[in-house]
Amino acid sequence: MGNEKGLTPQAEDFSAWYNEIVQQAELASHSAVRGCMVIRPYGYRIWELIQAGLDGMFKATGHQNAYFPLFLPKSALDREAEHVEGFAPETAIVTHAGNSELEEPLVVRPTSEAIIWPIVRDWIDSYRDLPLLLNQWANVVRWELRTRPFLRTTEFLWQEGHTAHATESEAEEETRRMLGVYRTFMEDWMALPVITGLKTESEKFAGAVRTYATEGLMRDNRALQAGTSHNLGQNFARAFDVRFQTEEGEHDFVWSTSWGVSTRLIGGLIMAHGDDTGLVLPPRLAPYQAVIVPIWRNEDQKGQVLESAARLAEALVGGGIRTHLDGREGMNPGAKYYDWERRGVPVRLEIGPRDLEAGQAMVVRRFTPDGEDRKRPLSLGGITEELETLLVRMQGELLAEATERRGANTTRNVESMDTFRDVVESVGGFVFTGWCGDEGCEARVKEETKATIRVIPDEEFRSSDPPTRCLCGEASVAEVVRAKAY
RNA sequence: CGGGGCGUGGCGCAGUCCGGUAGCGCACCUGCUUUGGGAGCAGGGGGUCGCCGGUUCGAAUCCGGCCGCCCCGACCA
Repeated sequence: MGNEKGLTPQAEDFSAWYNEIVQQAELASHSAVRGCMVIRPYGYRIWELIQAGLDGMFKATGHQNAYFPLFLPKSALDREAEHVEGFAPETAIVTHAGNSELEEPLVVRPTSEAIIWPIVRDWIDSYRDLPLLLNQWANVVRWELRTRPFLRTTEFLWQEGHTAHATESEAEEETRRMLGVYRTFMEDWMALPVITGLKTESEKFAGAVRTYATEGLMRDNRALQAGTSHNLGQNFARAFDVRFQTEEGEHDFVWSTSWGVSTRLIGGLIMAHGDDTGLVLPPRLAPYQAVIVPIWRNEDQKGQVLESAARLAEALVGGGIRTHLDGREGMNPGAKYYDWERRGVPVRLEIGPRDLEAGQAMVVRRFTPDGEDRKRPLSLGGITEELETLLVRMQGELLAEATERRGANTTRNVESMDTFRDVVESVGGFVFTGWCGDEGCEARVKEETKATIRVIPDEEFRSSDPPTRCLCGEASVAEVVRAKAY
């Protein structure tokens, strides 16, 4: 703890800052079981808003929600060789029901490919049944050795899309489409700019042909893989015998994809925007977009102020602004200011006797672009519209700020190992380098610097004049983004 | 899973070395006075000291085992 009332500054100890903010903003707490966390109401509300935003986008792209079971027979997981190998070390296995041993152990899903495909194969007969576009909101369990709230927990909540297509190109198109959906969500809702691109073989999903990811930059200049989208080719279709009859009457295995984002996004939100005062939430994902703090000096004023504040709250809620009236007694306004700032509420409305007389409320923003006033009065007439505009603007400003920070912490055209090491150890951030394409080289650089290849970036992120050499001195076959990551 | 640190009211900690009725700050409850950037005074409530076992007349304190958390490494969304 930095001091009695504040947080440990980020610059002093980012991990400590993160843990304190999770606790003090009442996002989550630990449970009795190692690596598991309780998502508290304020944190869960953020997840609900994330869900609502993404779910709308999934539906708009033709996907339907379903729910598949938590357990799968161990034999099912074992059917796709790479998949088993990837997940075996981190699966939780149920062997008993009460006192009797089960005939076949059950695996608690670490992901649902091996549950879904044996079932869905019966839903698919012909090309007319394709594409099959499914999504499920679920919990999964991965027995991680090292856990952190939201970023990596033993059990976590996520969304997993699973689709089947008639052709390879359709599957690839779907994989890319959903990567784009994630990117849009991250930028427009989370105000988190991300680099999209392809994972290297060693970093891809176990069982995938290709894995794409979105990578965001946190305020400690480490990267966070925020979402992944996999082109599974026909790997799972072969493993689970999912065939369909083509237009020409032939039989073929379906081409499938899967894609997911998890409660890790909340960790990303915290680390992308939070400051030494506390959480900073983008308006679109803030449980409360505006909090009203009433101020009074005597009983008479208290009645009037509270009444006006309640009317104001009602008007704002009616206008679609998530609003909370903080009527707690025995707490000074100042204490409330700190409280809501720590929780990242975008806008605070102060309303007191002086404001009532002037027919206004003081509007105080959680963050502003440099040099702009945080605080100004707004007339109560038309305040809903003003706030709507303000929240939209703040959403944009937060993204702009994060994008600028990413730019300032991105280094391009690094060609030598010495320079690379220097950059990683001093600035950190995203480092664009060449890559020879060799996995051994990738592993050695990781070993030496702890920085990994995050993605082979999509075209729009590539340098206009990319490096011609890998860090090892060999000719580069692809420009890559490297960073220390969570 | 290896190395290090730590578990004492909701949170942060002292007490543990040297065994003897469990304490402090914040938070909480009641009352009064306050309230435009973390209020004051008075009174009050709450902890089988992570868990299990052992030693002892007596254990937060000593011994053994286990569990959890944090940091650093090997694996991962």
